[in-house]
Amino acid sequence: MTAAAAAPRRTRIQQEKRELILEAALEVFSAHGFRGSTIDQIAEAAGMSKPNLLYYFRSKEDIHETLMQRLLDTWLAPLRELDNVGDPLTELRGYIRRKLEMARDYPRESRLFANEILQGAPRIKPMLEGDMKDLVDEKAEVIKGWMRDGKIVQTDPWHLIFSIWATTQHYADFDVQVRAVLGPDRDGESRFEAAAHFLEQLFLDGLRPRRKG
Amino acid sequence: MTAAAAAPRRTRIQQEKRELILEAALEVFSAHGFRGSTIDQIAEAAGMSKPNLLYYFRSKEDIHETLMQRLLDTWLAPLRELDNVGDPLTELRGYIRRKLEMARDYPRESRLFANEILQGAPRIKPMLEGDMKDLVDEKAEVIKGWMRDGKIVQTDPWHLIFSIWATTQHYADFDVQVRAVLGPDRDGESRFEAAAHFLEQLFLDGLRPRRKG
DNA sequence: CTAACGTTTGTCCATTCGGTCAAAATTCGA
DNA sequence: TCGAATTTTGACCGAATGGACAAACGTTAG
Repeated sequence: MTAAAAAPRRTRIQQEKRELILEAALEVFSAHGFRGSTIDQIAEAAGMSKPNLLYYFRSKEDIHETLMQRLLDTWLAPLRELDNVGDPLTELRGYIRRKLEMARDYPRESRLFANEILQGAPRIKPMLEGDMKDLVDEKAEVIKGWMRDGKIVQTDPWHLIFSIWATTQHYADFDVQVRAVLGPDRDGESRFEAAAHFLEQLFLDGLRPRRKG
Repeated sequence: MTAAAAAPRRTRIQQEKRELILEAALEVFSAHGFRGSTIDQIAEAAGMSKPNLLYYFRSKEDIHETLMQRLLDTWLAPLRELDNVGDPLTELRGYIRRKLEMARDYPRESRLFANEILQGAPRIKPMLEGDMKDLVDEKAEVIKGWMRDGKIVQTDPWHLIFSIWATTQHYADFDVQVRAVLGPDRDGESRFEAAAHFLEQLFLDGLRPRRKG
């Protein structure tokens, strides 16, 4: 934890209203990006007037920053759970499933994050180079251990993590495209089941047919 | 090809200036998104005044639309090349490599596209549900044929295509994050070589160690 | 040379947007 | 209950932005 300013005292109303605003802001920011969103939109989504909203947050930037700070912890949680107990392939499969569930259950968070990265991560680059890099490096070491033990194939653990991020978050970030291509038939819940099954197969065994036995 | 308005006659200068503007707009839009970009920025990047730019394009929307229309063709070109001649695994490996090369050589195009999709594809949804879906469905059939022949493993061809898109475009769209995590050491050209090698391995054989022989 | 056409620019306008402020309304502790 | 603190709002401001327009400038065919 980096040094944080002492948490200011807040009344009950302040806490509730701030939560309300952050929820509304997540909705709006994730749909239109930072520059594409207006304080008025957020205020309306939160059911209050613009000046009222600005009573709880100093600025639009302030809302976004608060949102991003909370998000990063949640976002990296599945990776934090990846550890050395249990069978490596099972661990990885579990990680993939958790990430895919996050894409399904928290698509707004995924898109908010994707938006920020796409714009060059102007507001969270330090966090990426700090906490995130440290965590990924740590987990890469765990994976390297599995490779040395012959539990999984020898390959690059960093790119492995990237590929898990990419394939799972794709279903949140590129949702419109996925829907457009799959069409209205194969929609709904089954999409994620099919994705989960496919990804498991891909990551475990790839595409080349195996010899029987 | 859907019905297009008859191409207006243009002078030599008009053609050149329009190209100049589109190049500048690609730079600006891909970095800041549509709403995040201003006509002034584009005009400056193109080395002309705002009213001058608006002499060549009716509006900001007009520039963006023109850009997107051109982009989609280029973007789907690698998939169009995927066909039934040659060994299936070689074909797929070639497709992955071509897509990765596009992410490396045309990151701005990738990000422009990602931006549009992230915002819900307000301007190109019809194209996604039309041309793009048709092409993907067609190629999915090709892949299904390979599966029937036992050339590749039985799985979902649509999700396979998604996973190729996701993993390759990730290196363009999430470039900042990739750099942040890999750090300044493993940067430069080698990053893409490592990615190519990793993806080839992943898609062909997955992570589970193979029995020898 | 000059008239017609194509190109460029300075100026201006309406709207949107982030943010301020003072006053009104409400809540809450003593 | 009453006064202080908190919350809410209407009105307003300055800057940014997309775009219009007419006048000026350049080019070229006859």
